[in-house]
Amino acid sequence: MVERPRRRIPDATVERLPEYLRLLAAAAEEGVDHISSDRLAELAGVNAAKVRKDLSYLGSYGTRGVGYETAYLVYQIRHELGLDHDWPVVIVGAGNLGQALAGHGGFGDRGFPVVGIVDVDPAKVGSVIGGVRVRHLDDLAQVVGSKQVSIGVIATPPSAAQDAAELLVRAGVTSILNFAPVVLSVPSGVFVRRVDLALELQVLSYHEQRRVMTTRRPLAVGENSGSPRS
Amino acid sequence: MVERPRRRIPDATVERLPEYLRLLAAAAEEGVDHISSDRLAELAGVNAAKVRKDLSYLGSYGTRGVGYETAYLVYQIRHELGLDHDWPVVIVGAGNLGQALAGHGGFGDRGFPVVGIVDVDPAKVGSVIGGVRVRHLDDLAQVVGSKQVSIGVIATPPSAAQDAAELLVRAGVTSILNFAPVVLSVPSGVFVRRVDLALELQVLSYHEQRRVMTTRRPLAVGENSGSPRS
DNA sequence: ACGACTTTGTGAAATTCTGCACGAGCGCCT
DNA sequence: AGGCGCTCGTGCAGAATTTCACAAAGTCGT
Repeated sequence: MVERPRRRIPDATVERLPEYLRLLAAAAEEGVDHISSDRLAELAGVNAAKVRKDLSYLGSYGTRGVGYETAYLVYQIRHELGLDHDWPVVIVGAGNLGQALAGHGGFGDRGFPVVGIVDVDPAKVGSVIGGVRVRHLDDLAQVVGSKQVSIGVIATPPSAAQDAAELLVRAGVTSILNFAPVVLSVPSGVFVRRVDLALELQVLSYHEQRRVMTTRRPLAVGENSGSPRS
Repeated sequence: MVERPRRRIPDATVERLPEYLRLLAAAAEEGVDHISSDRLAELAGVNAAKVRKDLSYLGSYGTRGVGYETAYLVYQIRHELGLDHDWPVVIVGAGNLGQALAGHGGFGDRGFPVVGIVDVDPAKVGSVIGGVRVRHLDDLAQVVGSKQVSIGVIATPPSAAQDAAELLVRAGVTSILNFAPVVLSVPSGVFVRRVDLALELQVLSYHEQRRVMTTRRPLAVGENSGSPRS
């Protein structure tokens, strides 16, 4: 019969939900009990119709003529994103970036407590970062197993990233956030998201470069005169 | 080498070019002088047709039956991304993240030397990170002006991000890489890219959550199934 | 109760991105 | 030279995403 395998939320929408969540939580904090798609769109810097369509994937939680109840919507989005409970995270690599991530605080605050940091460097093992003691890479499986970790963060040098990924997967991790500029090869079923700082800068560079080119030239007919993203 | 691509390169392609560039540069380094779209696609983890289409936006630099000349393609992509010369970068915020970014090395190595770090905290001003002395936020305009900086990185707490953005823009910066979980409001013409660590984790959380639901649960009863739709 | 407003939810059109399929160009071998 | 095999470049169809536009459904004032 009907039995849909559970509505699937488009990727593009999933990537926007955390932003809505943040804005809604802030609004709720300020005592705002209802918010319109228009207002939310303005805050998020997107189109209002997009907000409504995004939220419609969660179900119909708005009231026409009124808007969305902030507190309830916060609850719904948190639920949908699986933020009802914490997701312990383990960080591989206690270098510059690993330390910053662990000490950042933004992880634990948002439901992703760092329960382990591992590194191969004996000099780093034993030190405490963000309240967590750095352990040796060899202990990774034990940390992942004992703490029920399903999310791993790779903050190693590029050359060690693939190894780190394999160790994480073998230890039982099924989602990886990879900061190394490397394409990881993982078994199907394991989710990987990459954050590449150099890539971001290069995209900016492209636009700066383009700006120069288009500025020097007298704007050809039919040419896009830039990209006014409001 | 006259051929200048006049077409606008799609955003999705622009975001993949840095990855191709990295792989091609590595291949060239290893002495590989030609590479096929198939091989490059495999390395990048994407479809071969996509690689060819992406590269076709640069012009026709491949040779049928042979593939692409790595060195030349590296040159072309670098040129297209505006990487012919360095892009000095200034970092606002010398906290955990700012320090990690500055000390990371990955910036300067890839053509984005950090020429300035500023912070409001007098305790941080004067210290040296990654070879650069931290200066006071008030000196931002001077740093940006004297070093011809057009790219700024915001690594401040969320509450200070909008101010930082305005100061950067006023100082002359036209592209911003924002690490704060905040939607920046900037004049049109200024490019902003955001990197949000919490968002990345929440997307992973969503997939983990979904994995649990679809794997273990047949279809819960009390679950809100949304409004029935056609 | 009713009309004037407001705001949601969603078909449908528009736009962007992806992947396939295949013609065409190139090197190599005979 | 001609045939063969490999690989590029790209037209096109389909998928995904965004945006528009409007009926439906609610609030509010009288």
